[in-house]
Amino acid sequence: MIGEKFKTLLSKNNLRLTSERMRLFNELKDSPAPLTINNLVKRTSDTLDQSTVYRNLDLFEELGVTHRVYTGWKYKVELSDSFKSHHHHMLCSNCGVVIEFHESKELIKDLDRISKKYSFNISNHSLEITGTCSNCS
Amino acid sequence: MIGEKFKTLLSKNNLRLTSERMRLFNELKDSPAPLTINNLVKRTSDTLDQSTVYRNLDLFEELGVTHRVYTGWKYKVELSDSFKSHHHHMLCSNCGVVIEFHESKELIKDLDRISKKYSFNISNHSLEITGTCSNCS
DNA sequence: TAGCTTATTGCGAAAAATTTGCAATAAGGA
DNA sequence: TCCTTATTGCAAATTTTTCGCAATAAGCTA
Repeated sequence: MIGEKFKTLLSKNNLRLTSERMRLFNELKDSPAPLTINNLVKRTSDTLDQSTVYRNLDLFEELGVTHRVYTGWKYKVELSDSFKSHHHHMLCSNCGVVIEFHESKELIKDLDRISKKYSFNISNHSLEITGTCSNCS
Repeated sequence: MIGEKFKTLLSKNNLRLTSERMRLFNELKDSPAPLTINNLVKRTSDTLDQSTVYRNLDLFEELGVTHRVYTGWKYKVELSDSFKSHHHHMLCSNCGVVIEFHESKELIKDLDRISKKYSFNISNHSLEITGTCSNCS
């Protein structure tokens, strides 16, 4: 169960599992596409204060629960690889649809090559594509 | 000359070449790494008003003169491929250094494959890597 | 289960970032 | 050099994000 992992992570760090955190986590989990902070503030405004949203998003990021992706004009937040399988995005600049796709072995190899070439220890990477989807072009 | 291209682009769109725009463009051109909007506001505050910076960065983006890259916590602005050769970034999460690198043929092939698979017409892509640089690890 | 400790929340307000209206200025074509 | 109008600076409004603090509630302990 994905929620269990979240709960464990919190307690391991002496952090409390509050209904607010659960709400935010679920909001992210249930979203088919990354959300802006503003999206999250609005979606939860019935029960959560904006400061709670901000504080917890910072926390989530620190804990590695979420990461920010930059699709389009503003960055957005989504669950990170530990909670959702690693993937990348294609953003249609016409209709705004976001398509997720998984990376190829070739890309992984390529990253490995780059890592060696620059003696750079890669911990994370993001690949974001923009263009027009099949419907729009 | 790279500046010429910029000038031509402006006049083609019935936009005027002002000293403020030139200043902003040069600030971007001369920077070895992408800049945050705030960086630009501060760097030019001796002669440019913040609203001028914001308005022109929007314009630059629309014209395709710049694009936003997401390295680290906030997004940054840099000249786009037409004005600076296409490249990607590695950000050291320890010391903050940004290393540029050029993409491989393999990556291009891979993008092409993805494009076909999803019938997605790719106009742009970004690959951002984080980790630790050779000095820090 | 009740009590205790303290992490977390909501609230209100402050600070920072971004946008806007408008009069004054200056780019660039005639 | 003149004229038209895009662009700027200024000041103020909005929007976004942060912060201090008292009230609340999570979760450990007895």
